[in-house]
Amino acid sequence: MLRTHNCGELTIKDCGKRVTLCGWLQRSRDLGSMTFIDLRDRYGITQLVFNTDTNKDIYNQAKSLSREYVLQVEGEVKERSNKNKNLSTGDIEIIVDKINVLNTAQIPPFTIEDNTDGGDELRMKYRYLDLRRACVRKNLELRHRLSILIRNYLNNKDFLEIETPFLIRSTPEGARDFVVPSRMNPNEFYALPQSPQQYKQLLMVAGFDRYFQIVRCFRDEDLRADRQPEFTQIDCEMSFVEQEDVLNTFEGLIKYLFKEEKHLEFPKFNRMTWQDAMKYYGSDKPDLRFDMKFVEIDDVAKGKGFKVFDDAEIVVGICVQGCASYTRKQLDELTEFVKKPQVGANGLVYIKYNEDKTFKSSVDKFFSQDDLKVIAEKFDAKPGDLMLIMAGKKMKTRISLCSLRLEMGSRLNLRNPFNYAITWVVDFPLLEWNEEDQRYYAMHHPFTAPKPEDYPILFTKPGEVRANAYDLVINGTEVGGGSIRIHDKKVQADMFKALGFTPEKAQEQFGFLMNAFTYGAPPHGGLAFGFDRLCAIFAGADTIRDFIAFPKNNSGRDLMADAPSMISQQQLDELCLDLKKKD
RNA sequence: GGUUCGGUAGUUCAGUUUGGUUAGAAUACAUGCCUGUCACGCAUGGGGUCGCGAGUCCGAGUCUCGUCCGAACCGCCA
Repeated sequence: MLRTHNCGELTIKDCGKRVTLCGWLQRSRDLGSMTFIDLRDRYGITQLVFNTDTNKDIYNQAKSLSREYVLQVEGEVKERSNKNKNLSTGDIEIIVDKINVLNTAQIPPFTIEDNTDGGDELRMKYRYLDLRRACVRKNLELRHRLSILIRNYLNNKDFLEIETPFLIRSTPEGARDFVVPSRMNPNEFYALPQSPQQYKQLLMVAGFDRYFQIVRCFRDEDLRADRQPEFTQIDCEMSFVEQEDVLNTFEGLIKYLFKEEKHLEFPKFNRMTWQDAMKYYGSDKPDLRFDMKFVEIDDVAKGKGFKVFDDAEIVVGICVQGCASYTRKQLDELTEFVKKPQVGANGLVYIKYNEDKTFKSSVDKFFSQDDLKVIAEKFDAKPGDLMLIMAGKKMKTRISLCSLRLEMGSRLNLRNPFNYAITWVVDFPLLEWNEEDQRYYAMHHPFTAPKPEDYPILFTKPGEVRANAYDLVINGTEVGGGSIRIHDKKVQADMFKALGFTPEKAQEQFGFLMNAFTYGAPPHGGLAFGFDRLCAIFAGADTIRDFIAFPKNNSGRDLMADAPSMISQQQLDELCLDLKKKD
């Protein structure tokens, strides 16, 4: 070992010891006849001191060192005369008598500090330097701790961690696959798994009963702050269970993580049907940190001669407490906000319930004070509140109002990332109509079981069939989701039929799974959590990038390695590939 | 595919609205001074293809068009 101790462990108790430390030069402070150097490693920072009075040679040597040099130093631990309460090692310092420069370093392009002066792009390009910063390192340490806790919890519940292949068969449905050409099988391709879905179901057929895996998944879709092309799932599956068993098992896991990591305890998680989530929050992942539930006011808003309301499929709004004092300018801002193409509303109607109990609205021409009072009662509004109302097509209006609700939540600081509001969303629809392709798609995936009571209407009212599918939502983020699976070959065949597959096509694409179901598949179900998102939520962060050691940027590029890249003609030839010019 | 914002010193930004002298600040860096700092302090100094390319103009960091790059979002993500 090149060191006797690390840079975070020495305390007052170690005074007088002779120690050897290794680390990076964080910063030096030269006071003329003495110099202080902060030596940094993963564990902390220890102050080194060099004094002309005691050792002029070593002082001169210390002066020649610069930031991020890798040093090995020997010296004696001594109590400081001026202590630093902000540092775990702040009571001591090392009187150094020997410096060994293990490596020199260029001046890094940004400062290696929590409040770095580096922007995102630069940090990604020099990610290995970014990772030296304590705040980024702490994120990865959190991720590590959570992964250990997860394995611990699931192991104690008899789950087995079993690896599944990364080179698999491409299947239609779902996200776009990343594909890998096969050299030994010219003109054929593997796909990287979007999730180990079919393999975990096959493990249930194989009798493994309880499976989990903390596993990388790949989806070739456009990215966001919380979406990477490769991301990590906590993938789980159980046999001989019903939905209730799955929910309880994994509610337990999440509670365990919050308790162990953050010392937070939660009562039984809230449950909400998908129908209610859409009706009251306009989203299948409602942010329940604040209220502002949707109120539908068709019955009192229509028939007053206001065409926008009269012609609308739905008139719905939210009541924002204490905002009746909003100025014209603020209301115009909100109108601008909802008219942005991302939100897509045509406009916004407001009703102020003034403190003097009068009303002021943008539709005073059509609504009397009494009319407005009736509406206000519907909202359960109090003097001082502001009602914001939208109208139009049902789903579109709800989704736009959801954006506005979240915006108001943010403006009023109601979205504290460390205030955790957790809910299950259950009873998702089984199928979703796609206008573009004029067919139904599985909302979750094609192996999701319909609710038995809805199975009879699979072909008559496919859009109304509910699934035994569920999502876990924390603070408006979908953290995980799953379902009870189909284990019956006939139900699975019907499902493919409902999705518009011919029996031949279904056999070709999913034959191995359907065949497996003929050999005694147990009833089973499971779910998967987005591990990166879970880590971000525990740290109160919006982006998952800082919880991944080497993430990709917005366009799926690794700015450090500059991937993806061209490959050689020789590689292309081996793979039987010709490149086509992009239009 | 679309919307929005951004690209100026090693870095983070101001300057662009209203085109006009030598493009500034902070920080980083270098040098000097300083014996208790810990965001040390003080002084001095070097550091610029204003992303790139066209155009308008007597004159463009500033206006126009195109293009590249980054970020957030919509579509997309079973």
